[in-house]
Amino acid sequence: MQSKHMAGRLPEPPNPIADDGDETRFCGTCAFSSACIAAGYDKPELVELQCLVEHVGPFRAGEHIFRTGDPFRAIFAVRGGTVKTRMVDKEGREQVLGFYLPGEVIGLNAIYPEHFPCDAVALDTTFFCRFSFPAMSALASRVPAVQQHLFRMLSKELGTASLLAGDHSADERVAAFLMDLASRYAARGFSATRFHLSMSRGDIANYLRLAAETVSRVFSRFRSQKLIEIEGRELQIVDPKGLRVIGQGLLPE
Amino acid sequence: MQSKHMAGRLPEPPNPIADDGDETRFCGTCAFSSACIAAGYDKPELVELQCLVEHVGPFRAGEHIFRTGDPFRAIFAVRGGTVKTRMVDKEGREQVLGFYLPGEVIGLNAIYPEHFPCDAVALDTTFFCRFSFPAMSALASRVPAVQQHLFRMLSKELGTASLLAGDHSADERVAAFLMDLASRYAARGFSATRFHLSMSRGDIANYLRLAAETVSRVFSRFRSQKLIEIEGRELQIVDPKGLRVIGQGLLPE
DNA sequence: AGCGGCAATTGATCCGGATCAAGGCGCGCC
DNA sequence: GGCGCGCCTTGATCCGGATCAATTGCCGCT
Repeated sequence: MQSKHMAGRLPEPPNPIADDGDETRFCGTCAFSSACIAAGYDKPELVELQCLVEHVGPFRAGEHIFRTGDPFRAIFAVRGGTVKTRMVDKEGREQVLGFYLPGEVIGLNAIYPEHFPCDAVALDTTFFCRFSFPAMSALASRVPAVQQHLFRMLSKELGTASLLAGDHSADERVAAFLMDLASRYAARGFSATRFHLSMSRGDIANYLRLAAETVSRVFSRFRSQKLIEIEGRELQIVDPKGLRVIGQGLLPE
Repeated sequence: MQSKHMAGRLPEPPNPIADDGDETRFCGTCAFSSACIAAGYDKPELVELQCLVEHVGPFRAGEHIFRTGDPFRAIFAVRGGTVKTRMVDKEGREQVLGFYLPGEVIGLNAIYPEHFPCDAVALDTTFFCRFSFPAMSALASRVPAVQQHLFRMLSKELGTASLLAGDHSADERVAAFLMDLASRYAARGFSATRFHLSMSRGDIANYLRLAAETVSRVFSRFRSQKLIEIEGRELQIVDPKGLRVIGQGLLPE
């Protein structure tokens, strides 16, 4: 049945990868933007921020940015592409901790243990800004804006961590997941109603603590209810209000 | 059957409330100890840390330390007693986010939103050290040890947040919960094998995303398997190895 | 084109834990 | 003391989602 849709597939969704060639445009979407830019390039202290940033990548889908146990030396801001973080227990079972979009930061949970407590795996072609953490925290001592930024990012991640904790139905989880992705894309200037799911159904299911089959079924049901349009990994949110109602209780307010 | 045990109830477990009258003993167990003490009282910068600390309490069981929406002005280190943090959604359903023992810190997740995103409720009689956050972060700019402490506490909490996320059986959750409590008591110098559960079965169940009946059943099963001894809220861990095996996959390593 | 592997979908069955229900126990209060 | 009210425990039933299983489509490979 789906083969008939080939010609009529959803017309090119915007590519959610920040333009690597346009420095300021990316930086406007980055978690560090207010430290890097808004605070002003002219302030002499911030020259150091430029110095301690290192552009790394590309990583191809499946490649590791860091691995569990690697010594912690830096945090990474996603410049382009999508990353998942995961833990693998000794029985080999994977546990997806989160997905990170352009402008978001990975590695903050390694500060305390001083080693990365999880893997970071590229889901597609990814690029990063690498911030040496010793240099960053030294800078934070001299520039309150940088320190405040770090505190806020850490605290923000504390809030999102408890989002998927509740005991909620599969429908609630999936709806909240989609609306969360939408708002994060919107926050970075991408479309909130049409985007590409870089992660597999299995990854989504694992992240939401569901079976892959359940995620598939919920997607099918949401489609038949005209809440979404989905084909493969191309998603369009048809009824954001409806999804928000379903996902409320998991979503902020 | 239990009434017969009244005379033979577990002999007085140590009271897990830091001695409020013994300043240095408590501080040795506190999350800020290395900033407050180890770094040395003699350093002039640290005099400020003494100044910005304010002792508050007591709060009685059921009283709020802060409420959702309160403006964020300070973080609190538990000096004595136990606290739960929780969110209440608009349908009135409670969601327990965590329990905090003497020496642990609450309020870190309010830095980013600048308002407390949850309630903090005393489970028994509690006392706190209140740290004004503006003063604290100003101090952090000048004293690297304080800054590092804040980073580490935030990062540490990020790690524990993902602990209860996995899809694990009721047995695994309960075993991991007990062993986590045990190690946290041990880290503060209390007995790791015998302590009082300040929270109700309902709170434990809510925190672990189980029904209260399930928690009760698991406790009963663990007792019949000689893993624990429990009577009301007095707990003794009889077979830590066994519990650890059950809870592994949720516990660090 | 033909093959093989992986992701996704869909159907059928099963099970762990939620829910409903019924006491027991402890404690504060009149 | 006697009563009422939470908290806890234990039993019976039910249901959402996991698991098992089969099919299809896509894509890379030769």
